[in-house]
Amino acid sequence: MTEAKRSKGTLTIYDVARLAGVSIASVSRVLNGQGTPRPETRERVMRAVGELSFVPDASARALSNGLKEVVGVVFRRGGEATFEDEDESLLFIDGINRGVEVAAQRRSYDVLVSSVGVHDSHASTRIAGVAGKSDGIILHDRMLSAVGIARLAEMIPIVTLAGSPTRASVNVGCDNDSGMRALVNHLAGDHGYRHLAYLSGHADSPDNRARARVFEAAATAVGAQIQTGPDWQGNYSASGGAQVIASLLARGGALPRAIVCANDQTALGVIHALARQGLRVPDDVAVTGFDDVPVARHLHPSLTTIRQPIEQMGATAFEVLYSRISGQGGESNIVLPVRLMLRESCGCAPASPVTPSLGVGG
Amino acid sequence: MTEAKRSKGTLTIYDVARLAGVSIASVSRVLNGQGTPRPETRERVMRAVGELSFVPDASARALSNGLKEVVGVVFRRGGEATFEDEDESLLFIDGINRGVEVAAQRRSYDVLVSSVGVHDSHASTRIAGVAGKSDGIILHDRMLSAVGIARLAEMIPIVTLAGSPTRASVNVGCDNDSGMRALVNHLAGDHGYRHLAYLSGHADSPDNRARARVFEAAATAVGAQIQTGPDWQGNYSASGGAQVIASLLARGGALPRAIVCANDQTALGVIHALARQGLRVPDDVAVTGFDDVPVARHLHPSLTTIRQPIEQMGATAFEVLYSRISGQGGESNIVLPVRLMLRESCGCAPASPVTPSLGVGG
DNA sequence: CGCTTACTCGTAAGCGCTTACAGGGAAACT
DNA sequence: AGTTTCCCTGTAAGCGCTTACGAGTAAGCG
Repeated sequence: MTEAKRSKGTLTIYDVARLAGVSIASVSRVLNGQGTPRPETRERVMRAVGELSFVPDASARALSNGLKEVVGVVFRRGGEATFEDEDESLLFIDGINRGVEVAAQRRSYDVLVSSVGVHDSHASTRIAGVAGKSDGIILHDRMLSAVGIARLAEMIPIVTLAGSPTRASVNVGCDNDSGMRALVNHLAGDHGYRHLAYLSGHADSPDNRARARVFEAAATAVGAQIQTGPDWQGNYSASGGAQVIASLLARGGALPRAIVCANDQTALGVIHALARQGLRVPDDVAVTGFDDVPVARHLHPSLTTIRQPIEQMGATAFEVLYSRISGQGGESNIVLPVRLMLRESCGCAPASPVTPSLGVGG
Repeated sequence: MTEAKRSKGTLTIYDVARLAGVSIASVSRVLNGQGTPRPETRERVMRAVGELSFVPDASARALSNGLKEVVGVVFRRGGEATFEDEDESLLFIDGINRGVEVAAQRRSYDVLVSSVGVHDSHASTRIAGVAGKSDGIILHDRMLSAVGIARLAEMIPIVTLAGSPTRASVNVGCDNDSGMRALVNHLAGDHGYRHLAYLSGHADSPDNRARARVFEAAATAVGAQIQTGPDWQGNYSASGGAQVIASLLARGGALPRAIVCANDQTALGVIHALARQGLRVPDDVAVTGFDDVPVARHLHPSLTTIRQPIEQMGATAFEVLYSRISGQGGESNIVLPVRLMLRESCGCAPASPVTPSLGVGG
C-alpha cells in the first residue's frame, strides 16, 4: 500500500493514473483493452489497479459510452404481502430468470430484477424505473398491454415472454399447441380416458388461453367429453388448484377421469387436495401438469407434464434482447419446442425414459 | 406528439426542458421533488414528461449524486452447465432473493443478481463487476473467504447471509442452534428414536457446520446413537441426498431410525430414494428437513422441517445493507428465529383434512 | 544523416443529470 | 414609491469515465 486510500473518497481512475504515473486515458485503455498500450504501461496500470483494488464505476462508464450492460427483468409476484402459497408460482419464473442471468453473464451483462405486486397498478412506473437503469427489458407474462408494450418498445428494446410480438418487440414462448395436443392425445388416446377437464390458469395469460383452446379442440377431436369454465379456474397456483377440487367435491360434483392442469403448481395443489379426500392418483383420477418444474419428478406420484425448456427460454430471451441492443434485427416471435414427460400421475407405469420413478407405496 | 422523437437519439432532460419552456434545472427539481417549483412550472414539466414518455437515465443520475439505488446479490449456482437436480437447490436462494427485492422496492432500490458457477474461480472478478454497478452487496453463503470479505468491505458495504460477521460486514442468519435442538429433541424425545443420522450439506457452509455441531451435541445429550461423517455428505442437493441413501443401501449398511437432513432439498432426495427401495417414511425411517421451502408441505409424506423466515431474511439483509449505505451503523450479526414445523415425515399424525390452508403446519 | 511512417500517450471534450449560486420579480415593509 | 425579502428560476460546474485528436518519440528508409 504505497498510499492508503480513504475508503470513503471513492477511488477513481485518477488515483490509479497517479499511482501508475500515466494518464487517465492510458488507464482506461488498459482496462478496456482498447488501443495498444506498451507492455510496460499495461503492467504499471495493472499493478496500480491491484494495489488499490480499483473497481471502475459502472455509471460513469455507462454515461460515457451509452451502455449500461444491464438488462431488466420484470414479473408479477403473487400478492402484496407475501402470501405463502402464491410464492410457489414463482418457481417457473425463477427458472427463467436464472436462464436469463446465465446467458447475460456470457456477455458480461448483469440482470436487474423487479417484481410487481399482482394488484399493483404502478406496473408502468416500476417498469420505467427499470428502463432507466438498463439497456433492454424482458417482460414476463401479463405485465403490460399490447399498446403499453408498443409504446415502451420505442424507447428501449423489449422482449416479452409468453406474450405476443408487436411491431417493435420480440416474443419468446413455447409450443403450447404441440404440448397440449400431445397431452390430450396421450390421455384420451393411449389411456382411453373419455372425460377430461382443463383446470385453467390466469384468464388473461396468452399461454393459458392457447392451452385452453387447444385442449378443447384436441379433446373434441377425439370425441372426449370435456369440462372447463368458471368452476375450473386455478390461477396457476397450488392453492387455486386445491380450491377447485375442494369445492367441486364439496358440492358433490362428479370428477372427470383426468384433470389437465394449466401448470405444475396447479397440479401439485390438485394432487394434494385429492389425496386429502382419499382419492388415488392416477387410479381414480389422472392429473397432468405443464412446465416440468424441477420438483415435478419428486412428487408422489411423479408428475406427467410437458417440459418447457425453462432456462433456455430465459437464455433465448436474453440473446434476442442482446442482439436488439446491439442494433441487430432478428425474428420477432420465437417458439421453443416442448416435450411430453410421461411419469406416473397420468397412469403410466413407474418407468420413464428420463427419470426412473419411485415405486408406488413400495 | 408535438415533436416526434428519433427513438435512437436518447431523450434527455434538455428535450423535456425545451418542450416545457423551462430550464433543465427546473425539470430536475420537479422530477425529484426538490425545491418549491411553482405549480404552473410543475404542471408544464409533467406534461412534457408525459408527452415524451421521458425516463431519466439512471447512470447519469448515479454519477451525479453518487447513488445508484441498486444493490447486488451474488450467489453460487449448481454447475456450469445447468444440471437438472442441482437447480432445485436454488429454491431457498430464490426465496431470499425475493425478500431482498421486495424490501428494496420499498426504498425504490432495484436488485442486481449475479450467480457464480460452483467451480468458477472468478468469483471475485464477478463480485467486482457487481460492485461497480451497485451501492452495496449481499453475499450468499460460501462466496468469499473472511479476508476476501473484509477486503471488499472497505470498498463497498457488504452484508453476508448465513456467514459470519467481520469488522466491516454484517451477517444475517437464522437460529440454527434452536432449530436443530428442537428437531433432535422432537425426534429423540417425543418420538423416542434412539438412532439418528445427520445428512450434511456443504462442508464449508457455516450453516451446515452449526447444524452438524448442534446435532451431535443435542443427540449425545439425550443419549441417542448418531451417524455422520464422510458417508453422509449430501451437499444440500436432492441428488446428493438420494446418492447417500442409495450407496448406503447398496453396501448393505443399516439405516438409522431417523435422518436429519441439512436442508429440505436433501430430504426430498432422501425420501425419493427410500421410496424407491420400498422403504416407508416415516414408518421405517423418519426424515426431516431444514428451511421449509414452499414445496415441503406438498411432499408425500409432507415434510417435518425447521421453518426459516426465508423472505424475511432477504428483507432484513436489504434493510441492514440500506442503513449501511445511508451511513448508519447497526448490529453486525443478526440472528432470526426459526420454528419447528411438525408434519408427517417425522411420524407425527397427518393434520385433519378440513384445514383450509394447505399448510399442515405444527 | 534527414525525412517519412507508425506507435503510444496525454489533453480535453463531452455523456445526462444534480445542485450551489446568483439573478430577477413580486410581495412586504417603511 | 423605494427598499428589503423571499421565492423561483436559470446558469454553470462538476460526477468518473471513454475516446477523438494531435503531440511526441522511435523506427524505417533513401
